[in-house]
Amino acid sequence: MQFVFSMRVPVSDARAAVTGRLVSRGFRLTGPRRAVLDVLLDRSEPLSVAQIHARLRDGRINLVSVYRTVHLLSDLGVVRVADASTGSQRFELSGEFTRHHHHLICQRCGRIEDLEGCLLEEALEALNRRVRRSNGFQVTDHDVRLLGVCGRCASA
Amino acid sequence: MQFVFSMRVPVSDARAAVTGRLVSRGFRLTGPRRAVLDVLLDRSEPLSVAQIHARLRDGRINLVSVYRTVHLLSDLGVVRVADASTGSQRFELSGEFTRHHHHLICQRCGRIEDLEGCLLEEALEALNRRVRRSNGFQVTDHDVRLLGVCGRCASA
DNA sequence: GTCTCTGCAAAACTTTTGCAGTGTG
DNA sequence: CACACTGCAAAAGTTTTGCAGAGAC
Repeated sequence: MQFVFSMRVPVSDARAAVTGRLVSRGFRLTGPRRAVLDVLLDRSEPLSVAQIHARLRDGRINLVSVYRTVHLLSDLGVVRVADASTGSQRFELSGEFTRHHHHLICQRCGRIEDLEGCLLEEALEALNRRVRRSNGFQVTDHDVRLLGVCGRCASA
Repeated sequence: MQFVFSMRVPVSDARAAVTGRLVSRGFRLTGPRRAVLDVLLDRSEPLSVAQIHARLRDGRINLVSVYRTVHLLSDLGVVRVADASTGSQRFELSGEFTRHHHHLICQRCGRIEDLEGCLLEEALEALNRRVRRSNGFQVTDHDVRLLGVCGRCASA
């Protein structure tokens, strides 16, 4: 495999793909895991564990279970750590399971916007080939962060 | 200003540029600040506060002072939060003060390699223009993270 | 000499671990 | 009904805050 673009899962099937991967590796599909996954599938913007927990409908789910679930999903390649400008780690679906997007991070207010679409495909593929040859590093996903000042802060 | 490439400070002058910015804004150039800056200038790879602290020659400098210094440098735009896959925030010089590079992050062992040079300049500049028009977001820096498996882990 | 900055101590917050009971497959 | 998984409690790790004394300008 050269790069993930070609094998990205259609977003509508992401839920089935994730649960399939979970089950096929011998893990169980439980209530807490389903709930955390629903939150991650709903909003693609990076969320901290506390934010995920706050969005769970079922208030009986423990924060620790959210930690355990995101780590499991991370091991399975479903989730990646996106950004931690604010002191806590933030998680989001990996490139394989979400629409392609990048992040706009405002250095003043800390807000993260998703930027849909990508003008970097060809350039990134060339870069991946180079990295593989010269560093022996096999790229499976990427994350582009554009840092700056958002419109709201610029006009304030 | 369209993008930072044109106004990047030559790496050899980075130290003078940073101290100049500090002083011109009324902050003092103290021993701990100088020491933290030296560590950040020496290695461009992202470092946690604990890692920076461990590399300080002067053992009398308190961990808290390192926290305060990286936050000050962050407010001044000298330093940015790079990655936090490992639970603690990691800091590095912002694009303005370092040689251009991206990050290779191994998802298995967590190691971060710097990748010098860039094949993405033109594509990124086009992207910045688009973001400014459509999102009102003014890009001042960027960070490209390539996630995958490093050579060492692949052969293990 | 003034006022910023530092170290120390402690609080607040985030993440990990242990264990007994619950619930999925 | 076995075994993976969860909740609760507590420990470990990271970041922030308060205050009195040290040091830059």
